[in-house]
Order: sequence, then structure tokens, then C-alpha cells
Amino acid sequence: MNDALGNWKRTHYCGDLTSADIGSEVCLMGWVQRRRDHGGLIFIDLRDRTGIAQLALDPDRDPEAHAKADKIRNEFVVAVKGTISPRPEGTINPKMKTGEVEMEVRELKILNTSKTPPFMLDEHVEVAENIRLKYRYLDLRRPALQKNMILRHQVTKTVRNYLDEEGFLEIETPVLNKSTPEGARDFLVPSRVNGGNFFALPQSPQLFKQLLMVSGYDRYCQIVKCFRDEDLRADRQPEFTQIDCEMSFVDRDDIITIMENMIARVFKESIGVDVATPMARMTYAEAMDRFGVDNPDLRFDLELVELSKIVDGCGFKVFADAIKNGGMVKAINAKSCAKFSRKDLDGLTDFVKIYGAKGLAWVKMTEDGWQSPIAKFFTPEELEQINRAMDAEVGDLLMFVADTTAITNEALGRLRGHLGQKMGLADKNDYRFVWITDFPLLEWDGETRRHMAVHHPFTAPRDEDMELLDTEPAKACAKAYDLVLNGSEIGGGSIRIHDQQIQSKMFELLGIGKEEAQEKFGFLLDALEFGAPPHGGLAFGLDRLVMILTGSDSIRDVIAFPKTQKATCLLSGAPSTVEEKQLQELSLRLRMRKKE
RNA sequence: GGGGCUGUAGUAGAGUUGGUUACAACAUCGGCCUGUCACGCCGGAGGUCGCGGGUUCGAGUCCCGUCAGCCCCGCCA
Repeated sequence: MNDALGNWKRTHYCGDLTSADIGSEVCLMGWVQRRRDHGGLIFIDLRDRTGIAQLALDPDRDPEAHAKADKIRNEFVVAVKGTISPRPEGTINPKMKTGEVEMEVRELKILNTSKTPPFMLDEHVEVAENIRLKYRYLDLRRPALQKNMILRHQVTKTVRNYLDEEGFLEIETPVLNKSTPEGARDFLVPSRVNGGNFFALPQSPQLFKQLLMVSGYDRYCQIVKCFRDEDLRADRQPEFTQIDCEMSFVDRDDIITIMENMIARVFKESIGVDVATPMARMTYAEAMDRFGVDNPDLRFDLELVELSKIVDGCGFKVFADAIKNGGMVKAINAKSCAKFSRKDLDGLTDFVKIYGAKGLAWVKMTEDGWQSPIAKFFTPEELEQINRAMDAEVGDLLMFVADTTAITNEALGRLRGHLGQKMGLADKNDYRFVWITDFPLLEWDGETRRHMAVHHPFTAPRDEDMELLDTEPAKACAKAYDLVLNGSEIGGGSIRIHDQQIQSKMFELLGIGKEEAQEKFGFLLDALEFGAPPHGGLAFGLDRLVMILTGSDSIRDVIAFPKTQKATCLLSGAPSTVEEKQLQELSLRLRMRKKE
């Protein structure tokens, strides 16, 4: 039925053919994008990962190949031999990369047939994502995803080359690990040999890369899969890839310099964009103050302005009470947005409520002053002061949130990002990097009534904050840093604790008792006693980086075989039940959760 | 655990206040066509309106439940 490949060898990729190849005898292999039958002449668009080439089959020139082409349908796999020739006058297709030439087919082999695909493998067709995921191998044939996969490869290649030149060694770390209490929920793997015991898949190779520093490898890197059993988002998959690095005998600025140069080179070599270095920096405190979030999008202004001092004790109870209760009042000025409708404003109010704000106060700046439901609560002096603080002009829209510090910042910060998108202030081709530094070391968790590590438990406090650990640990800052690009955190890291006593103190602050620390992290504590060098590092989220480089809205568009939001694979059907025998071997019995 | 959006031929959509046989496009199948390139022309086939229940003389349309995909909160660096 199908023709055998035989001794045919492909000589060219479809997308590479140009007028320079005119006259060449070539052999192409690929998939049939389209067949156009003109009764006599048949055209076939042949596709491979590089592009499309037009095949011309003339019944007069080669009746045998032409007759065979009659049977060809979309997505058949064919091999052709023939001559590259210039297209006749007036039939050049300027929309195609290979549009100046075509192949005069002399011999044709049908290597495989194809069922009619469930959707057109065409850029013009939008297909529901569940269909695309079920037939992922077909979706991956489409140029959009192929472009993303190829760019992803380009990025990892550049990263490896750069890190190699900088003296990093790529060393693999275990996938089967010990479960540790901190951080995300672990994926667990039952041990058959040690019934009742479980491995955990790595959330990151954190501890192992620190051990490699103790072992003297000095500069380590790895492009590595990590696993976190948490719910998915547009930019989060349960398994994802990190560019993981660790260095010895360095401080924060050494790491930042090496890493930002790597990112700059990635941008240059993958999408041809020049990134200025050194990149901008901002402390966590400044980011929260000006933008309300620790991952600010610096492509637009819309900065948050704190008005607490001005409205303290004012006649508007909502504002006055928020401050009296230890919270704050902040506002943003959406320039020229006074034209927003009541419906728009209701929508924005609903938006901030998602983040816990009780409401959104607004003011439209008109020729006659404030047009606002809350105008009546303020004295002329207060109005004047607010206008000045907000730099308010006729046509502007001011929006206020009054709440706890955390809620005010998050609600307004997210509103800022939302408006930036909605008003088209965020240019996809503009890349604004910023390092966020001096994160708090600890964060009080009201639920468990204990401190949690903001970054992770191995992050070093700033030298000048060491004493605070004993007095006011919540005020201590960490030697931690995140790289933020266009409002997305693409990487983060820290200088680690290399002193066993400080590490023990950290566990203490985190409410991890001596015994538990020894039980869970004893191997690290032990290692720190055998000459651990000062060290630190960071990890980039490869998927998020490639998302931005490709302009993708979903992380699924940069992963070959992604999971759905319910963490299933529509292609393979994973996860699935297993045989009772398999459970027995693992000393497991199922106890299903009751469905409510 | 919670909030929201979507679900109609293979695909992506239209379908009026509930009313006869559920539409046209692309794909597909058959025929015609020697310069097309998202080819064109003629003809055909293709449907449990996601699934289940309810209201009604009558449900694609209204109500309840459920499933799936997506976005978000919680969760997660």
C-alpha cells in the first residue's frame, strides 16, 4: 500500500528553498498541507518544520507521479524527487518564503496515508483547546507551536553555552527525593522496596545544589524539571522547568551581574532584542509602596499614591476608619479615564473585591471639580491636597482603596496591572526588567500562628539585620532577589545560609523544632559543619521566560505536552487508576475521599 | 474548597418573546477544471443542540443538577 522509503535521502528542508536552488535536483519529505487539483496540473503544498514548498505535478511531464498525486490527501506523508524551477511569470507568491520557486516533481512516494485530521492544520483556524490537547501531536505540527518549541530550544542552547563559558558545570540531581515540610505540596512516589515510605519529586533541586557547593563544584547549573502539586493557572503547570544555578564565594551583586548578562544574551540570540545592562533595581519596600506588588510591570506609570496623611481624620468614615485601624488609603490616577461609564466602574469595583477590598471609591475630574459619590465628605482643603498629591487634571479618573495595608496594596496594585492591560499601556514588544531586592525574611502566618520563610528557609538574612532575629525577626530583610519582567516574576534566588548555627536559628524562628529539623534537614545541617563555602544562586522559570519571548498568553503554548487545569493529560489520559497488584506491591490500599 | 465564562454537524459559528423539517461557512465525499497558492464551479453526505432531570401541549432556547475546557480567588515563588 504505502511506498517504502528505500534508499531515498532527503537533500533539503521545504522552507529553505530559494531561487539559489533553481536547477538543483532535490529530494523533499514532509506532510501534505494542501492539494490543489486543476484537472490537469496538480499543486501540493509540502510542509516540514521549516516551512512550505510548492510541488507542481504535470501530467504531460510525468504521468506516473501525477496519477499517484490524485490519491493524496491532507497530512499524507510523501517523499518527492525533482528539479527546483522558477515559477512562471506572474505566478510568484510574495506571501511565501519559498514563493519564487517550485519543484517540478519527477518521482513521488506516498510514505504514509492519514485520516482526515479532526481540525485543519492551518494558522487561520482557531480550535477549542480540549480538541487541540487531545490531538496534541497534530497541534504541534502547526507553525505557531513549532515556532515556540524551536525558540525554547534556542533559549536553552544559549543558556547552556553561556553558563559553560562562565565556568558552570551542569550536574544532575535526584528526581526521587525526601519529602520536606516547607513550600509547596509534594508529589509523592511510593517506595516498593521500602513499603510505607515515599519519595517526593523535587519542588526544586535547592538542597542538592547547596550540597554541591559544599562539595566544591563552585559553579553549578541545571535545566531541570520541578514538580509542585498545587492548582494550575495560565502561567503555572504542576511540572515545569527551571534554569537552576548556584555559585560559591560570591555576593548578591556577583550573581545578579552574571545572570542579567545571561538573560540579555538569551534575548539577543532568541528574538534579536538588545537588553540594556545593568538592569534596574528596586527594593521590595519601594515596589510595594509605588506599585502595591512585588512584581511591578514597569511598562506604564499609574503609580499608587498614599493619601493616609491627608485623609487621616477626614469626614469620610471609610477612609478615616481604615487609618484608625492601622490600615491605609491609596489611590491611582487613570489619566483621561473620566469617560469611563458607570458599568466600567462597577466592573473595576468587582475586580478589586476579588482581592478583599470592600469597595472602590472613584472621582471623575470635571471642569466643575469632583464628580464623585464621596465628594461631599471632604473639605475644600482636603480636595485640594488630594488633587495635588494625585496630580489630578480635568478628564482624569481617581480610584481609591482604603483597607489594611496588605489588601490596599494588593487590590490597587492588581487594579493597576488590569488597567494597564485594558488601556493598552503594556506594549508586548517592550521589555522592562527590574531586580526586586531586600525582601522580608519572614512573614507571620495567622493561621498556623508562626513565621514562614518568604523565600525559603535557607535564605540568609542581611548582615545588618542579624541582630533583629533575636528582637524583631519580622523586620529582618533577606539577601533575596527576584528578576521581574513586564509584571511577571521570571526568576528568583538568594544568598544562602552557610553557617550551621544561623541555619539552626532560622529553623527555630520558623517553629521547626530541633528534632524535626534534624529529622527533615539533618543532612544539610551536617553538611554545613564540614566547610560549607559562602554561596548563593537563583533559578529562572524557563516556561515563563519563553512565554514572554514568544508572546504567549498561556504556559501550555510553550510546553510540548501540557496538562489541563485539572492536571490531567487529555492526550494520554493520565492520571489513571492502576491494577490492584501494583498497589499490593507498593503496600498501598486506596481510601477514597467521600464526594460531598 | 469557592467565583466566573464557554459547550449547537469533523471544525469554528448563527439560531428572535419557547412554536413545524436546526441554518449558511470551512473541512469531508463525488463530478468538472493545466498556474493555483486559505484555488474555483456543480452536487451529496454529515446533528442524541455536552450529559441527566424538571417546567410546558411543545425546550437548542426557561429552571435545577452534572461533566468537560478555560480564566480567577484560595493554594503556589
